[in-house]
Amino acid sequence: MKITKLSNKIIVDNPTDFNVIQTLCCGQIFRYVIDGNTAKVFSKDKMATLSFTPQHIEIVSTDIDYFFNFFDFGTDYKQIKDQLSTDKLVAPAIKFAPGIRILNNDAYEMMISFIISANNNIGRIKKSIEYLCSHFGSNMGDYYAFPTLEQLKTATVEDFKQAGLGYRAEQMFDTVQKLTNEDIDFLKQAETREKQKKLMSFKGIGEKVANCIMLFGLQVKTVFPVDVWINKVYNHIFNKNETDRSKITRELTERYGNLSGYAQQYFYYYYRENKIG
DNA sequence: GCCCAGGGATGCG
DNA sequence: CGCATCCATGGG
Repeated sequence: MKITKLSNKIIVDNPTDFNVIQTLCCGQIFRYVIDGNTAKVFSKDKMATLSFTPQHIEIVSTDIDYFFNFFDFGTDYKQIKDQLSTDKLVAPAIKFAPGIRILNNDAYEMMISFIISANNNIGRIKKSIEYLCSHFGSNMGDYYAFPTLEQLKTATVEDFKQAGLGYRAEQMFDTVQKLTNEDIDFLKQAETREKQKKLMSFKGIGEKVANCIMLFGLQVKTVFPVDVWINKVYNHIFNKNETDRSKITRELTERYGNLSGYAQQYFYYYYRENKIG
């Protein structure tokens, strides 16, 4: 794989460690549109347009530096995959989707997005986020930006219900009203344990959602989010009937250590795409 | 009509 | 602490 960063685009040749579909469809991002061999990806108020074939990928944006980091091009995934492939359980998942990368998305956007994700499905999560963007975010011409914290603070509980948040509307309102930019700055520099503690002090954020926010928005790879699907797969693999997700989280985090986040994504996509569990 | 979705809050012992 | 119950909503 060869990555070339130009002033107005990024070119990836022989993309052995990057597949657009796999990276966008593994549940880590909700704002994207795939249309044939092109895709649009949104983060904060920014957009990138990707065109891809099996041999060649081009990423065009007005903020190349942002998306170079966003797609995690500073990380060597070959080394991560080699190391993880020694594990019997993850090896087939890596073979199935060797082009997954973990995005470096915006912390605040991940907080709002994953509060919505709780006990919800991806289709509805996307719709709710789109609603918030189009009703509270800035008009960027051909798309809407994710609403800033200041913009989202103008939303009422009724607005969040209109967005389809259901019973999460009150939680979201409470969290948005209490959240400050200082909180987000704190999250970015705090120790992992302090990040989790701080995140879970907000309504609508429990262990799993906090782990997702850390993994996708705060560059913490030592966490292993356990959702209903991972729970099913765990029971399937180990022939158990475990319902305590904290216990599963502890077990899998211990097993995969500082590569937990990567392992979880390969795991999640593979078993979900193949409907195992 | 039931079951499920990238779970969390609350109350109870 | 562990555990049970409830929580809106749309799609299968």
